[in-house]
Amino acid sequence: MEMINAIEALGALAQETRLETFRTLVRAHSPNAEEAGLAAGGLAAQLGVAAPTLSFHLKELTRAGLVSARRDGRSIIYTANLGGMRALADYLLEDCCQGACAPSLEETET
Amino acid sequence: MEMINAIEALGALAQETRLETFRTLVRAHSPNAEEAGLAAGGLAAQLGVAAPTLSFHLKELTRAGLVSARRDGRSIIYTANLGGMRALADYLLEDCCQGACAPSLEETET
DNA sequence: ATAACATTTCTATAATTATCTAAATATGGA
DNA sequence: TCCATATTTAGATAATTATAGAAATGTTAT
Repeated sequence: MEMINAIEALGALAQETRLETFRTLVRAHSPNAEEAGLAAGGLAAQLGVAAPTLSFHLKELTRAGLVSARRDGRSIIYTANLGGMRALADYLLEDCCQGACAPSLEETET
Repeated sequence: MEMINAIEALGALAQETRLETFRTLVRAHSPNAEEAGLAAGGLAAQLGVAAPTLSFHLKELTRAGLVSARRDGRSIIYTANLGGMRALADYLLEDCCQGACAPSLEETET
């Protein structure tokens, strides 16, 4: 991952509505792609934001590679892109921190 | 880590000058605290930004818990707070992704 | 005490972002 | 075809952020 992509992903997540959106989509995640994700309208209702506002944020998350969209009838279903999040975490730990970040407690307790 | 802290850290890193600042400080990191870090002036010169601009960004990074400062004579030495970065990465992987992110290739290659 | 240095705070400004209402686009069904 | 539904795009506005020059603060040496 390049720095410019990392900045886009970081910026996408650095906003309450968008971070909540991503977390909500993670909860709605499923290994089989068919049933994973949530429709834009359902998301907006669940998060309590106006449809155009959520649309703006979803575009931001999409641009950053953190969510994907597919059409299903009249709805557009958004899904969390877990690989994008993993790539960001890897960038922070490996490239940015150069592997020098001490591992978290959970990982050393075995 | 709480969501609000994660948002601050994400926002702090989602800006080119600040991300470069953090990366530069990681390179200047040392296990013994005495010799770790860089002075604000040296950083500003290295990054090619005006002193007040860097000061603004350093405050932002400090507020987010990603850098620490100590005075040494007339200089103020900034150091990367690797624990803060680790806490952010953990938040993204554990809390936000709920551990569902596939591990990166490097980690599965053993 | 004064001067030189290092950094921050103040002030102003330009640029970006988040939000809403209204209008446009796309889909599915009667 | 016409209508209702789902979502996005356009346009306007308020709020936030990044930046730099000028002034203020704190430190060291003479």
